[in-house]
Amino acid sequence: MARITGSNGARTAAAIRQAALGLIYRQGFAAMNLRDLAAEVGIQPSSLYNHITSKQALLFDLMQEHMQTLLDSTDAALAAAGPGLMERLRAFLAHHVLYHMERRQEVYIANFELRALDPPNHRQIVAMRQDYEARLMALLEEGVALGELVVGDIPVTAYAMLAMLTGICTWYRPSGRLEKAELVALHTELALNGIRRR
Amino acid sequence: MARITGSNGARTAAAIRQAALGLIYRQGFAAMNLRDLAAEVGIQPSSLYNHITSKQALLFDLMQEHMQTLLDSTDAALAAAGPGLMERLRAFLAHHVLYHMERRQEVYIANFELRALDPPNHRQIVAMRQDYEARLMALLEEGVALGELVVGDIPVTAYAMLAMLTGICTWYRPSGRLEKAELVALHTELALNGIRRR
Amino acid sequence: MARITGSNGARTAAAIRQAALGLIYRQGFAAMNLRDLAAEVGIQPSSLYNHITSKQALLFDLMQEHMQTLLDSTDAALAAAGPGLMERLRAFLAHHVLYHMERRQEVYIANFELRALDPPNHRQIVAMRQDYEARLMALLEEGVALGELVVGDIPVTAYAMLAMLTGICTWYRPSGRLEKAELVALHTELALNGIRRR
Amino acid sequence: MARITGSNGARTAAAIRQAALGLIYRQGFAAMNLRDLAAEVGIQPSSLYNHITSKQALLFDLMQEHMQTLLDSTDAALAAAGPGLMERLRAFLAHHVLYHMERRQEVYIANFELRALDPPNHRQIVAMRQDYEARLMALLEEGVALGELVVGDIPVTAYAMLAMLTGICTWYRPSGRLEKAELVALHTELALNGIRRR
DNA sequence: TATGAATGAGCATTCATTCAT
DNA sequence: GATGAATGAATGCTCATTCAT
Repeated sequence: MARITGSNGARTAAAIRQAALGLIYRQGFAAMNLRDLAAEVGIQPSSLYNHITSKQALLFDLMQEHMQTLLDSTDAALAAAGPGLMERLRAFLAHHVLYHMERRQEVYIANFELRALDPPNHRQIVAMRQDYEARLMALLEEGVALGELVVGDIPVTAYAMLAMLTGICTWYRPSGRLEKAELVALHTELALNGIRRR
Repeated sequence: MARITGSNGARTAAAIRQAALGLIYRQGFAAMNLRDLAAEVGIQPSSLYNHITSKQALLFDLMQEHMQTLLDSTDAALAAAGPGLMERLRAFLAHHVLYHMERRQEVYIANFELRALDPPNHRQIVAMRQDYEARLMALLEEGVALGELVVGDIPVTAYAMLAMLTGICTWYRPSGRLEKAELVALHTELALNGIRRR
Repeated sequence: MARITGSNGARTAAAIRQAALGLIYRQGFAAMNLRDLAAEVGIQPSSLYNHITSKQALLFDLMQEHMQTLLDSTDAALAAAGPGLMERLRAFLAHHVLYHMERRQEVYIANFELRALDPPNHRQIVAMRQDYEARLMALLEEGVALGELVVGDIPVTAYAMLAMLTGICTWYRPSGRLEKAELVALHTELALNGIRRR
Repeated sequence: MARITGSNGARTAAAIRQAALGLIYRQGFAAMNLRDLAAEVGIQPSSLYNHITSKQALLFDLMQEHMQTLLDSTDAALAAAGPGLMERLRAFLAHHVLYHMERRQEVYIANFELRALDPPNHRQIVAMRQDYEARLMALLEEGVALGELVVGDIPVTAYAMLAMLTGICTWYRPSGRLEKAELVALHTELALNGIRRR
C-alpha cells in the first residue's frame, strides 16, 4: 500500500535531502559524511539507507532534480516573456539571477560537484547543463542575426555571462544590504550592456 | 658540505607541489589522498612528510603562494600601464584573465577550496583575497568619480566582473579553439562594456 | 523491541574490556595496539569503535571502574570489621592484599599506566588514588593517637606499606606455591609488625 | 686513532643516555620516540645511530649498566659493614633505599620496562636481578638460622621488602619535605621491624 | 660525526555500507 | 522505517631505521 504524502517516511526523506543540500554546500560532497547527515536529521546512519541508495545516488538525485527544475522554470519564464528578442533575453537573465539567489545551495552544488559524480551520472547532468546553456546561446545567435547584439564569440560570451550571473550564489545572503530585485536589475544590466549594440 | 641548489630534496618538494596542484584541481582537496600524491611524485607516502608538514599545510602553502604571486603580478601590471584610469582598469582586467588562463589550477583551488582551510589559515587567505578585490573596487570608484564609468553598486559590480573573468579557469584548455590573446580581448571588452559610459 | 540483556553487543563490550586488561597488563598501554585487541576479541579493528570511543577512553574507563570498585570494596571491608583500630587496620591491609592478588591486572595498570592518561583523565584518577591512600593515613593517625602504633612519618609510612603490599601483583600467579590466605597473612603481619608498638 | 674521553662524540653519547633516562622514566620506553630524544640532545634523529645500535640496544645498555652498578655498589656496602648479620642486613637495606632515591630513573626503568626487552636481553637482565635478590635472601636465611629474625617465607618476604623500599623511587623528589637520611632511616626501620625477633 | 631524504611497516581512526532484528 | 553491530577498505600520519653525502 502506498504511503500517503507527508507520512513519516516522506518527511524523513525530505529532511535528508534538505540537510544534505546544506552540508554539501558548506563542506563539499567529499568532505561531507553520512554520520553528520544522519545526526542533522536525527536518525542513525544506517537508517539513511531506508531513504537513499548510496551517497553517490543522493548527490545525483539532488543535482538532477535541480537541473530539471531549472530547465522547466526557465522555459516557463521564456514563455511568459514578450515576443521580442530582448524581452526574452532579459527574461532569461533575470530568471537566472533570481533562481541562483533563491536556490544558491543547489546551484553551487550542481556547478562545483560535477567531478564527484560517477561517469554515467556525470554524463547525464552535463547533458542537462548543455541543454540549459544552449538556450542562452540560441538567444545570442538570434540577437546577432537580428543585428541587436554585438557578440565576439557566442560560446565564450555565453559562458562568461553565465559565470558572472552564477557568481552571485557564492556570496549572496538573504540578509544582505540589497534587495533581490535590485540585484537582479544590476546583474541583468551588467550582462546586457556587455553585448548590446551601442 | 652544503647541498647544491636543485638537489634531490628541492626537486622533490617542487614535484610534490606540482602534483598536488593537479590532483586538488581535478579531484578536490578532500577527495585527494596522499597515497596518490606520493605515487604521482614517485616516492612513498611517508616520504611526503620530509617536505610537507601536513595535508592542510600543503593546501595553505599552495594558496598563499598563489595569492602572493597574484597580488604582486597585478601590482606590476598596474605599474606598467599608462596613467589613465581606463588604461589601468583595462590592464587589471587583462592581467586577471591572462593569469586565470595560465595558472587556472592555482586559481580554481584558491577559489573553491577556501572552505577546506583551517580557521586561522582561512582568515589569512581571505584577507589576501580582499586585498585583491579592493584593487578593482578602487579603480571602479575612481572611474565613477571621474565620470568615465556608470556603476550601479561598486562591490556587487566588482564581484560580478571578477566572477565573469574568473569563470574562464573552469573551462579554458590551452588546446582550445581560440588564442589566449583573443580570449583576453573578448573578456576585457565584455567586462568594460558592462560599465563604460555609453 | 528492546534488545535482551547479554545480547551480542554487551558481550562484545565486555570481551573488549577483558582482552584489553590482559594486553595492557602484559605489554603496556603504549605498546598495545588495537589490531591485536580486536583479533583477541574476534572482531575487526573498526568494530571496536562500536564499543569504545578511543584507545585513551578505553584506558580511562578501565582505570576508573577499577578505582571505584577498590574504593567501594575497601569501604565494605572496613564496615564489616570489628570496631577496634587494629581490627580495622588489619581489615584494610588484608583486603588490599587480597584485592591485589585477585585483580592484579587492573591494579598493575592503574599503578603503572597513569602517565598514559590525558591530563584531565589523569587528574580524575589521581584524585581517586588519593582518596584511597587517605583511608590508610587516617587509620595510621588514629593508631598513633591511641598509642597503639609507632609511626615515624605518616605519609611516608603509608606509601611504603602500600608499595610493599601492592608489589604482590607484579609476581603473584594463582598457580604459585602458596595459598592466597597464606600470602594475605604473611603480608599483613609484615606490614603490621613494622609499625606496631613493640 | 682512539678518541680521547670527553671528546665531542663521547659527550654526545653521554647526553643521549642521560636524555633517554629522563624520557623513558617519564613516558615509558614504548611511548618514547627517537625524534624527541634527538631533539632533547640537539641533534637529528639519524645522528643518534652514530652512538646507539638501536632503540632496543639503548634500553638494554641503560639497564645493564644500572644493574651492574647496583650489584657492585651493594657488594661494596656489604663489605664496608660490620661483621654482624644485623649490621650487614641494615647496610643492604640502607644502601638499597639510598640508591633508589639517588638513581630513581634508572631503577624505575629497570623495574618496569623489563617487558620491553627482547627475549635474550630480558634473560640477561632478569639474571642480574635474581643475583641481587639472592643477596637479600641469603641474609634473611642467615638471620633465621641465627635466630635473630622471624621470617614466614623467605622469598615472599624478600620480595615484599624490596617492593616496599623500591616504592620510594615512584614518588621521591629531591626537593621534598624530608632529608635523604631521614627517609633511609624510616624505611630501614620499617623493613627491619617487620621481621626482627620481637 | 652529522645530516637530509627516503623507506616500509604500522598506527589509531574514519567511512560508506550491510544486515539481522 | 529504524537501529546496533559489524565490516573492509581507506586515510592522514608516525616511527625506527638506512644510507649517500
